[in-house]
Amino acid sequence: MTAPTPGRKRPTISDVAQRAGVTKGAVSRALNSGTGVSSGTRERIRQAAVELGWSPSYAARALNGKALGTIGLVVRRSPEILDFDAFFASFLSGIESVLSGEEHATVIRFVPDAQTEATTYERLFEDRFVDGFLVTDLRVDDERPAMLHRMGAPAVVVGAPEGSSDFPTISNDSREAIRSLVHRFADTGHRRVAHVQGDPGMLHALQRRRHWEEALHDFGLEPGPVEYGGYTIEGGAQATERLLDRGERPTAVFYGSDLMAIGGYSVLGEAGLAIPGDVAVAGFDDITLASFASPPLTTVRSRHRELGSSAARILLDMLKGQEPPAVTRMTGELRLRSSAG
Amino acid sequence: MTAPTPGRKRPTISDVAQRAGVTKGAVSRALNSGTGVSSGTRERIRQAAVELGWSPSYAARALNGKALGTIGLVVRRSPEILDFDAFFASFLSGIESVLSGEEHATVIRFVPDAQTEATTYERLFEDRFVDGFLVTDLRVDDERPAMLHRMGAPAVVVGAPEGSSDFPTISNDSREAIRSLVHRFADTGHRRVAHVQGDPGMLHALQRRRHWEEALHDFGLEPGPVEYGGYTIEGGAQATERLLDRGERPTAVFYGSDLMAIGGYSVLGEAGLAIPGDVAVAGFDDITLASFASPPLTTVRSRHRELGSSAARILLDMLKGQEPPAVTRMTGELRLRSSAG
DNA sequence: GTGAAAGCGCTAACAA
DNA sequence: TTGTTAGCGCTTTCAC
Repeated sequence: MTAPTPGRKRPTISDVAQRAGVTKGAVSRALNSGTGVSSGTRERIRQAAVELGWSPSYAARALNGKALGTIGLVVRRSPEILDFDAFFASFLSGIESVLSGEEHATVIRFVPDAQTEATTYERLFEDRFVDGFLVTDLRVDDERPAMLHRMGAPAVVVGAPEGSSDFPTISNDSREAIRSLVHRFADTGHRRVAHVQGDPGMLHALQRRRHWEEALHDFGLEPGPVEYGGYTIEGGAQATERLLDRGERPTAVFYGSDLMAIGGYSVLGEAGLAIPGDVAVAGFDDITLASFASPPLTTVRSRHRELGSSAARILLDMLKGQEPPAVTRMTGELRLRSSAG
Repeated sequence: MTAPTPGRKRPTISDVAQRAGVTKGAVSRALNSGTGVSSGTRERIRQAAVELGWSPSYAARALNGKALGTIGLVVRRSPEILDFDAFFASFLSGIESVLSGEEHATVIRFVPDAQTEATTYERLFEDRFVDGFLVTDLRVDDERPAMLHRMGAPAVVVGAPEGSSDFPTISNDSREAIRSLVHRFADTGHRRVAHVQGDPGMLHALQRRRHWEEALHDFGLEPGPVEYGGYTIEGGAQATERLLDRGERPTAVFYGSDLMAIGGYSVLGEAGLAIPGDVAVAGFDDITLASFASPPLTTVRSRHRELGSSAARILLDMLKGQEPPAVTRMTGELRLRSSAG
């Protein structure tokens, strides 16, 4: 490694001021509010800034309590989910698609526990390292909305029940789609419909389960057995094994994610059970794999990317001072494929 | 929305100093280098800092040219790839798995063009918004390594040819795996092996093609036709159509990514061609879908997550002042499945 | 409309 | 070992 060149220092506001023949204060005013300077000097200052290739210092701005153009995403989960789970990569993709056009950056931090999570939000915001947050992956009794509200941090909450916090919410509502699915099950003679839930502490997992229960109830059916599958392929496989070990075998299973359903496929196959002949199967997410699986997997399509882009869009608007919509509703959609005729 | 509480201001170094009965300077020394203060006062200062719940201001630190504990990832691609491409989400997952244990955050920025890319790297670093970069997705004649070196920015380059820059490099070497694949093709009687390349401007795409060419040469075969598929399912499908429209049909196709191979599957199927009977197919990446496709897809497994974690690990070590290994070699691995007997 | 000056929270050189 | 001081680059109040 050869030694790097030290690099000429980049121009500061003082350089611009000097070149334009004014003081720092004038430059700051001209380039920010635009008021308090005559249009002539303002133009001269702008010109000087361009010639010098000046751009403001994030750090100095932050020290004065200004926004930096960054939004924070704090995730209390294993970083592996970026790789395995359908949600995060797509969600992030949606966020970035909005930010990339806006000169904004995303600050991402994966944290191991609730304590670190709380202090991370605090430091990130109180120091103006980020201007606001996108809050997702809500847990039961999640304290983040209240905490962020206390801090005065702008935020958009994704996937929370409507009206549950003081922040704008993007709701990911799959009630109808799940109802259609269960309707289908009921119509085709299923009486024992099981559910594999993702994670007992996660709100989205709970919501899917609730919708499944409600729909069964509406069609006069008892809820079948429930197992937890942790949203992974292996978890889905194990949950399916437990399901088969129980007394009466279910004739249909609604998995809380496609990945878990795929895990279920292999266990059902090994047990010599045909899909959908012996057991009908449905998933949630509609990942690419779903339509390629054999048999193609019936699932509830959820618009992860749109969730991300809407959330980002709304947060950005809030930061610009616009009044955000209290609720933005996103609805899931049933994709009937041969795994659940 | 009720008005948020303004929130008590958080403690500064002066508060700590006052409480410990010393000056700001002493606090700074005690909490950073640890030298220049007696162990007694140091302890008293630490104590005061804890009691006050003090934590340093990122902004003030950055203004003094200190490291913040952030690493930058600037990506000149459509944010959609996070959703569709196999690489990025996994790579990011690897990075986060290292950073989450180290109190570091990732700053991500997707940029549309080379110009924005360059200024983004500059501003991010010169303002000490990030301490260093992970450089990936190298293009032919990529100027980023030289530029970052000029700026004096610490960086780790992923997927560049060894010795091509002054930075530590993680090489993702699939030469042997691709050679084994071509060997297999040659052994099973294939004489006309086509290639669907991802993107002509990307170094990794070029490398895969080179390895394919070299291997064919070594086994006494001429390189078959090459089409570009842009690393997407649709692109792979279209490239396959063009391949079939040409004169002599290839008996085997090596796709530069699994996604493109899956796109090829559908076109071959529609053309009434059996896999591998009429056309043998192989991909690259080993995404989850590969083993679930029908027939299961032969592919070259590439360790995306490990690429990310190694790169992050090395960059963090550099930031701590350790001398990094010049090259870390990661090798691909052939996964033979029935699409290419 | 413009300049001067104070200060954001911190680091580091210099004195004492 | 400690305190004092001068900035880092910018915003913002206050005179003029």
